[in-house]
Amino acid sequence: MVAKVVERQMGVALWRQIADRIRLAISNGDYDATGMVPPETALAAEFGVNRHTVRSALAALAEEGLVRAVQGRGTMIERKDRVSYPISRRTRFSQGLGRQVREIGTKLLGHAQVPASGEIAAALGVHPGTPLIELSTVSSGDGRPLSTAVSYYPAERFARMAEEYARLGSVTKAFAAHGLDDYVRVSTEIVARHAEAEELSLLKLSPGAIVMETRSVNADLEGCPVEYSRTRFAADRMKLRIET
Amino acid sequence: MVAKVVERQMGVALWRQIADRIRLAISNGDYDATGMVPPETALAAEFGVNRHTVRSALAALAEEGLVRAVQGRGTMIERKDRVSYPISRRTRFSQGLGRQVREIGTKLLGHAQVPASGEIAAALGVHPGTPLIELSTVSSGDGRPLSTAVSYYPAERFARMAEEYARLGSVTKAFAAHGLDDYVRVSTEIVARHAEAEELSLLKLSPGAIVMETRSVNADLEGCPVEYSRTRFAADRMKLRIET
DNA sequence: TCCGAATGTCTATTGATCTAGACAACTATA
DNA sequence: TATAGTTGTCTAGATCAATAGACATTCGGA
Repeated sequence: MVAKVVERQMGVALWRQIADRIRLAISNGDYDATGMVPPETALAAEFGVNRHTVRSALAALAEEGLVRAVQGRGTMIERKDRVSYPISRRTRFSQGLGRQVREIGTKLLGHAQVPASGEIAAALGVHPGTPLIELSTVSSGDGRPLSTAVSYYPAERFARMAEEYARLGSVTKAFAAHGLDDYVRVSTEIVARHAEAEELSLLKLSPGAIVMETRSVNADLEGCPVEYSRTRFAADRMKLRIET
Repeated sequence: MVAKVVERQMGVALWRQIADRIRLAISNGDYDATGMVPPETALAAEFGVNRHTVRSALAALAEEGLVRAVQGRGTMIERKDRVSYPISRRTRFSQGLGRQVREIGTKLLGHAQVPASGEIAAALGVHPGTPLIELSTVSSGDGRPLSTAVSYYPAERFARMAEEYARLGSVTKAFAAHGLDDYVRVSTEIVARHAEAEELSLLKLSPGAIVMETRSVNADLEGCPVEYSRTRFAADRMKLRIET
């Protein structure tokens, strides 16, 4: 491999430059295959510096809590920088994550037909008791769980929602399969709290972890609500960006 | 003055941090009153470092060509970083410069009523010979000339253009005074060349300096052209940013 | 012409950064 | 249990960064 460029005598210490580069590589998911940073000797060769210089960089990252070195095994990635999730009028899960993750995984945990409860009925503009399709999903980026959601769709209009979502792996595509080509985000509310037991399990979090919960309504272009979602994001892996 | 914060032992040399701070201060126009950087001893006290450390920072800035030190006199500012001028469908001179300069100055050099020449007539969609108001202006940021323009407006529709511009100091406001509340940029062409004698004088440039010349057409919301402008920007003080 | 103010240059010292090498300690695997 | 691979620790030296002080040089104005 060609040695990567690091500036010398420019007033920025080599270990600082290398730490920044490794942090970026972790954030990019370059090391996701193993979940570990390459060995110190490999990094030293890659950057064209002494192994001790790489060790200074890794020590800085360990201080940040980003990696943890284990003697004899290697240096493991403890956490990646938060993935930014944009929320705008045209919020789309897959598109929003874009280049931040290489691979987006969606998993349908289960589905059911339920009558609309008061809160959900009001949000969707239907009478309480109206039949809704309920989907439970987990989404992950590069194999790491990012969010879990429970979503509701009017059963009459979107009868095959569960099957289409399971087949296509995307709400946008499942909507399209029902003849709905476009939709917009109408409202989003955000709260943050400690994760419950179910969320700890689904998102593979440690006890005491934080989730951000959004309750959102999407509507078709005529303004008719088509989806009510309660999404919980792993707060240590995601940040929400509101775009106005 | 309270000593400004510089980080120690964070992998970034003090002289580099101080050079960046001084560059920013120059760009902000903090030293425009004198056109000079404060004395080395003053800067050393301000940042709480040794004079030699400040000298390293100033040497880096001199290497960039941003400042020039003269023994016995002080360190003079050679140039400021370029002001970014955004060009989009809603290009507005004052708004575009925004926070980059503290004070925007506009000066009406002269005005006349002239018949439309071939090129300008075509751009404005009028017959050659149609009477136009011609305005010659110079705009400056924080007292430094940034651009000079010659603009043409249909005389029939914008009869009081010269007076309103002189009074209001803004094309947008002068349009509003004629009942035109909104307009959009239709086309922009950009060339770069050496400054002519007149431009050297107006923009206070040194012989051999470069100007960027834009020829632009603005139109009202019905698409009817309302302005043709030939603007020349001092290339060492401005950069154009095209926003699509 | 003299003097204050500013930059230019030099020496010396201290601490941070980087390199180099050697070896210990630990892990996983054959 | 070996062995390869990896991180941890130590010593030593070279270079860069920062401080400290002294003095020279140049400019502009009183």
